[in-house]
Amino acid sequence: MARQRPQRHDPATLERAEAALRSAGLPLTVQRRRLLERFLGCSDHPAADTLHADVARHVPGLSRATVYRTLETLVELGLAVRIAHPGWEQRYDPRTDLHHHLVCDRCGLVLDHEEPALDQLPLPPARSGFAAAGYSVQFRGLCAGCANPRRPAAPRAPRRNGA
Amino acid sequence: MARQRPQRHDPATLERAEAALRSAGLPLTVQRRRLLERFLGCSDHPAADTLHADVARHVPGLSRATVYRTLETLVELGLAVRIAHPGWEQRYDPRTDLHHHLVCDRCGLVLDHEEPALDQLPLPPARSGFAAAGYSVQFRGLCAGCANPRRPAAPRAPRRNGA
DNA sequence: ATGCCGTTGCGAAGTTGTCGCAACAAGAGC
DNA sequence: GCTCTTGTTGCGACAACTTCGCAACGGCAT
Repeated sequence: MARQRPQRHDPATLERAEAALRSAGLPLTVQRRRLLERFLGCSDHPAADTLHADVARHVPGLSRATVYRTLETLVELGLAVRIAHPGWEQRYDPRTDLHHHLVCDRCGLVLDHEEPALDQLPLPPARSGFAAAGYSVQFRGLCAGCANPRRPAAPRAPRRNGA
Repeated sequence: MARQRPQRHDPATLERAEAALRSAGLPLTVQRRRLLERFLGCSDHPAADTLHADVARHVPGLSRATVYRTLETLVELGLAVRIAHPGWEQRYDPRTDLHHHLVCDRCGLVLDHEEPALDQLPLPPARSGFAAAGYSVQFRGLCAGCANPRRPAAPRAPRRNGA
C-alpha cells in the first residue's frame, strides 16, 4: 500500500488545507493536523479505516469515528473527494482536480491516470434531464503486480470481507 | 425505483444466461431462475438487498445469502458487473457491454448513458504496467427529479446508514 | 429411482459506517 | 495567563451490509 514512500506532499497543500479549515471556522486540532499530514501525502486513495489504522500508530487513542468525521469534513470543504470503488469500501482521494483512475480487478489497487485526451469528454446533453457536474473515467484491469504472477506484488484479498 | 416498468428483458438474454450456467456445470435452481428473470430485466442497477426484497415476495423463504451468492456467481460468469456507487452499497448491472453511467449526487439514482463518442477512448499505454481490460465513464450530478425542487421525484436518503 | 454434489436457508458473526453523549481542547477575549 | 464558548473527540452502542459454517435439500446425470 505504498506506506513507505518518502511522504512528499506539497507543504503548500497542507498549508492551504489548514487555511481552509480556519476560514471555515473549524479548529485545527491535533487529530485533524495529523490526519491531514498523512492523507494529503497519500496517492493510494485510502479508506477511512486504513487511514485510521495508519495514523493511530502515531496518535494513540485516535477514534475511528474521528477519522470518518474528518474525511467527511474534508469532502464538504472540497479538500477531498470520495471515489467509487466497485466491490470495496469507500475511499477518499486528496486530489480534487480532474483526473482518472486505474482500478485493479484483483487486488483493488487504485492508480491515478493522467490523459489530456480524457479531459474534455462531451457531457450528457441538457435535454437528457441530467445536470452533469463532473465526471471521471475508470479503467479496470490488472495492475503490474497482479499481471505478473511471478511477483505477486499486492497480496491483498480480492474481496473486502470475510476470512 | 422503476419497479413498475413492464419487465421487457430480452428472452434470448435469459436463455443465454441459463445456458452459461449450465455450461459451467452449475445447476439451474428455482431461486437462480427467479433471480435471473428479475435481474436481467432491471435497468436500475439494484443492490443485492434490494433485489432480495423484491424477489422474495415471489419466492418466500429466499435467503439473503443466496442473492449475494448468486450475484457473485453471475459476475464470475461474466453475466453481470459490479458497478461503483460512491457512498452506497454494492450494486450490480446486468449489462456487460460498454456503456456509461449518470449518478445522482443527491438520491443515488444510476442511469445508463449511451454516447458513441465515449466508446473509443484511449486506453492507458502498455508501458504504464497496467493491463486495462475495460473502462466506464461516470458522470455525477443531479437527476431530473432532484434538479427540479418542485417535484422531488426520488425521495431516497442521501446516505445509506444511520437514522 | 438413485446417488452425487453443488445449493439453499438459517443464524451467527464480521466489516463498514454512524450516533449520542460526556469530557475535552482550540481559539477568542480579557 | 485565565476563562469562556463552542466545536471536537473518544467511547460504546448500534445499524446496514455482507459473508461464513453447517446441515438439509434438490438438480441432474445415470
